[in-house]
Amino acid sequence: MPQHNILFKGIDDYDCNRMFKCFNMEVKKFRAGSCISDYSKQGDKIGIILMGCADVVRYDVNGVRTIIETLGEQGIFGEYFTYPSSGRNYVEVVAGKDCEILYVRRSELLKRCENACACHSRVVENMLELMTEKAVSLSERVEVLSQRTIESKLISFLQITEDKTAVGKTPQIPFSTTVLSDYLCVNRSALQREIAKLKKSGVLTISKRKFKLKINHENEFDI
Amino acid sequence: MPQHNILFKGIDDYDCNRMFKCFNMEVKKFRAGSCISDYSKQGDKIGIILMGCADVVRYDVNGVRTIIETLGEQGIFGEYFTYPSSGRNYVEVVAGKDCEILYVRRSELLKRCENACACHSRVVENMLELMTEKAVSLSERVEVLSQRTIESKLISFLQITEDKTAVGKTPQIPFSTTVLSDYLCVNRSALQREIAKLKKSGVLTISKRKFKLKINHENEFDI
DNA sequence: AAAAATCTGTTGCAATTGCAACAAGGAGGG
DNA sequence: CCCTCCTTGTTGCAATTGCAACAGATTTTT
Repeated sequence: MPQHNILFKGIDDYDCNRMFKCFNMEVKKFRAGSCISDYSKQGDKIGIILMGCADVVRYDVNGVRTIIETLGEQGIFGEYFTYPSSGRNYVEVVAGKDCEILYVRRSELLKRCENACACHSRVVENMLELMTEKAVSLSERVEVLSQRTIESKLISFLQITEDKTAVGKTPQIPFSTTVLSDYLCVNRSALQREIAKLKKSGVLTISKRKFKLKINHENEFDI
Repeated sequence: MPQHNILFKGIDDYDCNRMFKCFNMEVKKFRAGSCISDYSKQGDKIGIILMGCADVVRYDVNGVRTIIETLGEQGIFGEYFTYPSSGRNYVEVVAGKDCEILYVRRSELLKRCENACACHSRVVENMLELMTEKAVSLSERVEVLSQRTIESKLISFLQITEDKTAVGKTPQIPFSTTVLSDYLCVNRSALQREIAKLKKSGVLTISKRKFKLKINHENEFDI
């Protein structure tokens, strides 16, 4: 039932089906690793991840890969957001696991429906929630990338990851080190070197992908 | 009339006044250079810039300044978005020009009004538009910061600036070089060096803050 | 179980970037 | 007009980061 999705939260079956058609939505399935969208002729189409996860990835002319964004369930993407892939680089969205994606045009969502049904405004509310989540996760991205050194990029990322971990659970890096370097936008072996340093100095403990941070609380602002 | 603002677009005066109270909104004015908000006890309060502009700025323990975000009219900010200033750094929003700010709590905007008035859903629509703009501008920010070298950060920033410039007008850097370095998250003199290189190689022409880019179109992907 | 592919971890060397210091060029105020 | 403050522009040197290459570990495929 693709109609039961995050965008239709709080709306009953009848209205869901009606709006699914009214908005010209479509749901598509993708295998892990396949390309959900290359940002060439998408226009104002917005993708919403109903199931699975995906990465927004950029390749530059030298083949350097950058993970611009990671999207989980309820993540949204589209050419409208991501800066258009210029001639100098190529952007695509790649499924991390098997995916189910809901596509809808931005213009459809915003059109003033002649019926002015209550459920339409509920859809807009839901969309606002998704968009807010996107803004928050992009802000986190900026927080990490705005750090000046590999060490602080890494620590910043690990702290955010820690904060998101449910209490009682051990925080876990969601990437391989190789992919992490593409996410932090730094060279892999330089990242490896920094990890080794932090381990040696006792700040960081890692086994597999599970980790623990011991932050030095000297030199802090008073809160 | 603080009631006539971007959040109330498409809503008549009577309803504006009603909702302004109903949502517990407030409008405050600030002088250029003053601090609009330090992210300490803001909770879920959202600020919307009605007039003026502002920067979201972070200072780390060493006093290094980073411009996390620049906000123009219709820009929104709040602790909810920006990653909380940890003990290791201090985040504040500083007015660039004299400002008029509308404050409203997120929880107020999302509450289901017993009156279920049509104008409420229009406010949500307007908020979605503002939030989408924020997501877009954060995406641009990620585009710039995800570049691996100072040169590509700079070029990426200049291209985006060019794209936003109205046809016929000469693109213009909205910062001093010093501030630009805080925005690109790089050392000032290193940035200066890169600018000099680009000038010398003929790629970049600058006089004052007006500039022109001549991009080398070899080695590009086919589009 | 063997082979292939991918990821981890290290290192020497090169390139880039940061830092500090200083000279020179405005902008604004008394 | 002179003084002060701030920004621009430059440079030598130090620190960080990127690159390439390789060995070993781990995972996936056949």
